[in-house]
Amino acid sequence: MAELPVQRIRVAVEAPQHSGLSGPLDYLSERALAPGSLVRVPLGRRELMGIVWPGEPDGGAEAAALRPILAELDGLPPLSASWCQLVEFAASYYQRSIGELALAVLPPQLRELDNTQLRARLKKLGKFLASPAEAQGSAPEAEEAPAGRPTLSPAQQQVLDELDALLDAARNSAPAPVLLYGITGSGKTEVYLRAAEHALAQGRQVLVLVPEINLTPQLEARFAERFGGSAASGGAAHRIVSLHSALTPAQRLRNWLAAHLGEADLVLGTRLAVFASMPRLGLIVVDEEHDPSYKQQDGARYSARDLAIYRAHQEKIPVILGSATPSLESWQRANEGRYKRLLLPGRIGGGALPRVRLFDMKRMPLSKGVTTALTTPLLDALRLRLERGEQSLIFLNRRGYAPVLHCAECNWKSDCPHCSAWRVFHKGDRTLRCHHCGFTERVPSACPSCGNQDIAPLGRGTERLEEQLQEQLPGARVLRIDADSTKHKGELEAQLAAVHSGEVDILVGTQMVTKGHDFRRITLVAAVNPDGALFSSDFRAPERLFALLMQAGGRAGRDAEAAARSEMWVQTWHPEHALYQALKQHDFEAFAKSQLAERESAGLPPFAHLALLRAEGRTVEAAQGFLKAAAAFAQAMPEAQGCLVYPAIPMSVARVANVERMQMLVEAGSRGALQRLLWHWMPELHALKREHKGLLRWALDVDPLAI
DNA sequence: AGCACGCCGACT
DNA sequence: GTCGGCGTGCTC
Repeated sequence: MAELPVQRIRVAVEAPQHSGLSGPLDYLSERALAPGSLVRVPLGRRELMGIVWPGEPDGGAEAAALRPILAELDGLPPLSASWCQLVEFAASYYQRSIGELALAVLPPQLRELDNTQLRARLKKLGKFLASPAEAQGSAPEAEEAPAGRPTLSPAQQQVLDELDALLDAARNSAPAPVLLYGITGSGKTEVYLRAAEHALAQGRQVLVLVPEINLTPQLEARFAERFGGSAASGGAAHRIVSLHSALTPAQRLRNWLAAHLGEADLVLGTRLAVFASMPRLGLIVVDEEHDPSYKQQDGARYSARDLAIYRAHQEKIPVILGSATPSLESWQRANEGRYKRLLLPGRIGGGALPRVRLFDMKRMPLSKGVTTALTTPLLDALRLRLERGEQSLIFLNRRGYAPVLHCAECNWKSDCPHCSAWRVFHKGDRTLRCHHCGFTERVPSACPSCGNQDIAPLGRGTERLEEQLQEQLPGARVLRIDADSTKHKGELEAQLAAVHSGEVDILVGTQMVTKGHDFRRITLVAAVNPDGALFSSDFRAPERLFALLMQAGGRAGRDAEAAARSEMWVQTWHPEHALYQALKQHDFEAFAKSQLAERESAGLPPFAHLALLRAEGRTVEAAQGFLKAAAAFAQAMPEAQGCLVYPAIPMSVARVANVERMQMLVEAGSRGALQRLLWHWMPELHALKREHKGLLRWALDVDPLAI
């Protein structure tokens, strides 16, 4: 037998960008290995999982220095070339190493397996797949009996026809991304379902992305009901799996394997699912595409929505972005004709949107002893709902009892010793809690500074609002839902069930309650203090506020019969503000137009492209010194032509857990210009870190959401 | 990132 | 005497 030459194999291993091992590494193997295969390789004294990466070995290292591949995980089909391409694109776009990103988006448990363990998992998966779909718990049971396929509204039919036409026209090229624009209750989900049916009927897999899985149980239930194998689905049962971080490691691996092996037809998941390996992928749906949680906020800061668009383009498959309040990025691309905008006007069943009423706080009589949040007209409106047996939702985006405790005598305030932020007063457990670093103390009975007994809460959070409602409306059943009331497993579900079953008259909550849930009996939604976002230094704050208020308003009047008398109240000191005026008319388009005009004249996204360099140091000087050196270097780079580096500024909460945080914005006219700058800048940033001793860490955020 | 090596301060 | 602090350097 002829001796086979030992060959170089390119392997992506989990080594971060700044380790000097930026690209895939070369190893030796006696046999050829298919790109996308999982292998175990030595790295230093460690032994890691790696992925045989497509492309030529770079030959950078001396052949004599190469080490052999230890083992191949041979029970799995290799990851596809297009999966590798997606990862490679994401790594380069968000400035991370290929291996770091590739391994980070695989199920954590897969990294630990050897061939024996893998075979055991696959065997278990086989059993799981053989069991009836209903018993798998991969999706919640539908609440109502399966209703089969509802008749499409003319608008839905038209949207689907246009979708068909789009796919026909695309043929061998990538169809344009579809922006499905329709208000809450307009029937977007049914469009997703029909599009999914279409793809499944052609033997393809479907990927559905949702912002947060526990906030969208209804969407999950709709898919499970339609495709989960019940008689009503009318055809072959399809396998649905979910992928999100709340799964146990074993479930996550199992579901990932089911997708990778092509056994799962539908994958429903959060942003991490955009990297699911799906060999037969035929459709991607991104629900609530504007939602900020599609942007990963640490590690590789990728946007799952943007990557979904890339992936669909690369695989030449349709992608549907759905929203009642699209991101201005997507809206602008639709304006430019790069996305196909499809509209679902009105609500299914002709239900009206709640009437929006703006209450000018400047004209409100201030009644003694009652804080201004619960105005007399609002209390009257709540009483009216109580009499009618209807529910109300009060939205206040601030948890806790009061954002700060204050001593009238010496002006002491409940600041956090470790952060530049106030500690929030939580009355329920009598604590002062820092929402940034978690530092918690029992609330003092007297002022810690001067001993004065008379320390008072300033401002209000959901806890206080709940208490005041109970005082003002004795007998009303008030329930608060926020991160504090739902921190234990199952509490959110239990509280939502209480609302659905009518055990609650008034629901108080943070933005948590504005997402996803259909509350059939709510006829009044009130935002008591939303003005903060109007004057935020973050240019995206108005966009988020508008989406939040539209979404909150959408909670009311889902029941057509109640819709006519449903109202959304906004208590504001600025009723004349364009945002509220647009909200009053339910006019997203007018809002988007005015915002886009502002963005264009200010040179902000989507008309410019941003990256944010953040630095954390023991001292302000350390963080600032690093950013200043980085800026000086960038300004001298020829590749920075046409890019603007802004001065470093402290982050809005400048100090967290005794770490000083600064940030610096980089603006470019095009993606290409920004990428060029970043590619030449990054190596220097790694080098600079060594020179700035007090610098703890730095991070680059490409296309940052919040600035 | 891990994980070594390496060179200085307070403990059984 | 050594245990351990984290600075510096390396990994195909």
